[in-house]
Amino acid sequence: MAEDEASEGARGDRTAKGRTGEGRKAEGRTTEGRTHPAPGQAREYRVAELARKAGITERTLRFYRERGLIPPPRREGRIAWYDDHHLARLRTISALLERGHTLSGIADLTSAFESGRDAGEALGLVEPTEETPVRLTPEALADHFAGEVTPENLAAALELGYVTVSGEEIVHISRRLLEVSASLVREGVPLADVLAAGREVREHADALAALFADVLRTHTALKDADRLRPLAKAVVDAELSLALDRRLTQEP
DNA sequence: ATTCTTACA
DNA sequence: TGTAAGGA
Repeated sequence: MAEDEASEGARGDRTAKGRTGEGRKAEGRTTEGRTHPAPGQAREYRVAELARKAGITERTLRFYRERGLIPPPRREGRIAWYDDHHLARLRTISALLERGHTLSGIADLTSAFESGRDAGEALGLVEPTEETPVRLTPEALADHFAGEVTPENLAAALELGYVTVSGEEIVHISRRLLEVSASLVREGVPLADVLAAGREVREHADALAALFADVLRTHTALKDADRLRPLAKAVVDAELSLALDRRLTQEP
């Protein structure tokens, strides 16, 4: 929130040279030839500037870097250059700290982010499905689950493939699953239990899918698979309803 | 002289 | 996590 972008060039800084001929990305140029500082401009910051923008001290920034909580900066001789990616990461860290997370926990989360990103890209999570992915910021995800987005839970969600990391945003693989999970948490179910249940459901669903695929493969043409797909979902939906009736009415 | 690292408190 | 000291 409280960002002081304007104060950057306003004050007479102690470094008279400023940027030492750094080949920066192209500025937002209008047709009139004027350049204006676009918000969220992709530029680089030295340590002191990044720390100011992130609202932390230089020492803390260095500390985070030693713990591997932020990626190493671009080194130009002795000077460390950070970019907006680092800034976004620092803001996420601050937000998580305010939510009571520990530094080591955030370090786990960070490594989970990176491993999850690699795993997601390696596995090529492109599946033909009706489920629509939803993009959201880490903060938005935390809001969905009432502060239950612990590093452990996030790692589990990454493991399950529920969420992947895309740049600085998180992608949940299914809007329906996201909303249902959030609802369960709001109803008082711990997110860890939701994820554990999700893992079991995943296994049973895989078994059901294998069963239907087998039946369809042996008795119908392969080109009919897509057309018959809703039948399989209807069967499971109906059977689950009946099973829930039995469970929730017979047992007190 | 400035920026960053190391080490100590 | 602050700070003093030293290397580049």
